[in-house]
Amino acid sequence: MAKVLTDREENYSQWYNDLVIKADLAENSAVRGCMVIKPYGYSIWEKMQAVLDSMFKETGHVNAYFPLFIPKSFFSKEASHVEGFAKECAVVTHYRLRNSKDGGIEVDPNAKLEEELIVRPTSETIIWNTYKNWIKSYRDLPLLVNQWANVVRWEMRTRLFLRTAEFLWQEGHTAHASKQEALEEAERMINVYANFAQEYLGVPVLIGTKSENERFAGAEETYCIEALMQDGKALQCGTSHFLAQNFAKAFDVKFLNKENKEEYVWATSWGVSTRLMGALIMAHSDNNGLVLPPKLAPFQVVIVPIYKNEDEFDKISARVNELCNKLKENSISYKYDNRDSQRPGFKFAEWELKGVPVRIAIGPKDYENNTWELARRDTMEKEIIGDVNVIDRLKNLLEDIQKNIFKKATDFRTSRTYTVDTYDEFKNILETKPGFILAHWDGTKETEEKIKEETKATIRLIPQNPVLEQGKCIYSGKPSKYRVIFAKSY
RNA sequence: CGGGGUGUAGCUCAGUUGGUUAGAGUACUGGUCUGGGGGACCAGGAGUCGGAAGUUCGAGUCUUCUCACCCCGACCA
Repeated sequence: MAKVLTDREENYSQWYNDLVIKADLAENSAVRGCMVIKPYGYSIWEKMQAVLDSMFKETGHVNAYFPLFIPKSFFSKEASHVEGFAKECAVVTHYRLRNSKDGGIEVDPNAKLEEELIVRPTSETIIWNTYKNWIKSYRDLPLLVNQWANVVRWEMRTRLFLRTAEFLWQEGHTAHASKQEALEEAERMINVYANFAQEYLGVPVLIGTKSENERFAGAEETYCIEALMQDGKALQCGTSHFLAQNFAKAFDVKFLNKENKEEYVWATSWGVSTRLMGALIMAHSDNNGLVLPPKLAPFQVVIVPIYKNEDEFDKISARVNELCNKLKENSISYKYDNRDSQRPGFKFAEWELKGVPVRIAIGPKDYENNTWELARRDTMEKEIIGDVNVIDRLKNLLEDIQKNIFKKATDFRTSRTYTVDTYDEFKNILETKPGFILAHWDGTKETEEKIKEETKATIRLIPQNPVLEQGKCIYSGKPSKYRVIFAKSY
């Protein structure tokens, strides 16, 4: 079989790049750092969106849309927020072009904007500026709004889906009357993300909070979910921030409480992005290509006919059409690959590359015996099944694949989660078989930075309900009450 | 922004000390045979050799400048 992918073991990041391109998910565009998401990749994103959107609505949120551009002055209102994003902002300075002397076009210097516009890297500022007008009374709260949008962060180095200059995401921005309520909201949403990751992506995640270093610019607490990729590096899959009253103060958003007293509003924001595509790809795929969870696959089943002549093709197609009707009735999504331009072997390889969970093949033999050949993508196992049982078998096969890939990823994570007590052990693991490392930390920024400098590992999260125990920081030897999770990360 | 590298057909690349009309594989188009794991053969289309300037009788090849992209760092969802 001709190899189109670099082996995972040989060069993990090359394997990832090859996979994204060859599975037809996305490609680099003519614009630096910006990708084109191709139809096959986009349809996976659409599935993610649909599920997440309904989860947001079930938890009481509504969708809205805010501007792409943010006046520069808005940005400076929350000090730490500016600091966090200033270095990666795209700025609009002019609003017109004109013909230049050399026959091309140039920016018209007379069309300079009085105030520059920032292309949003995130929307807290424009949204809180708007909320000021929306919130007057405790009766206006809570305000539970989400938007689906694109944002721009001018990253130095980009990688398809994992880090692009422009990416798609959703950002929830909520306003509350009390600290308690805002904290509950932030936690609720990180749990929504965790459920989504595990039940749909089939990716096990750890839930926790960020250390001060890694916290969102402007947040008082950042909750996150972290997943472990097959190369032992962590990928942050979603964040939910408790913003306290920082943005309310910056944008002067106050409400009158029941006692007729003015108070600042409490806030949260939370988001997941097209980076989830990267998690999905890296968590399950193998040297034959993508492995998609049935719940998010653009189609769950692909049907490949095998035939020698038009007669056979017609007979087989008739039977396939009957099957397709049954699939439709049972809400199993499918594609009948009846292209005559490619031979069966080519199609097998192609659909494996694209990660379709189940392949059904039917040739003259199956036609005679009234059977189907089923092949599952996750284990590559094949079986022959009689026509009467095919729908039931497919249903439990799809369920089984969804469960199996989650289990496989969980087992992998378990095998790559370590508890260490010395810095030597810590470094040794990072060099040999990296993963999540549970270790004691003295809680200081300085120690975290030193460890990052020396090993490139950072604190991915502080577990939500850590096991309390007396320990010593692996770096400084100072006392510590619980372990935190370290890893190298994307 | 620092270090390293690469630009030749859609893609992957070859192209000798400068020397005719710039090649291959693959993909693409047409055809014939094929068809249970990435088919074979025949024919065909496809290029401003990244761009600009220079040296030369002559530049894909040499010189200078420039642009773009890739890899490794610093920055990050």
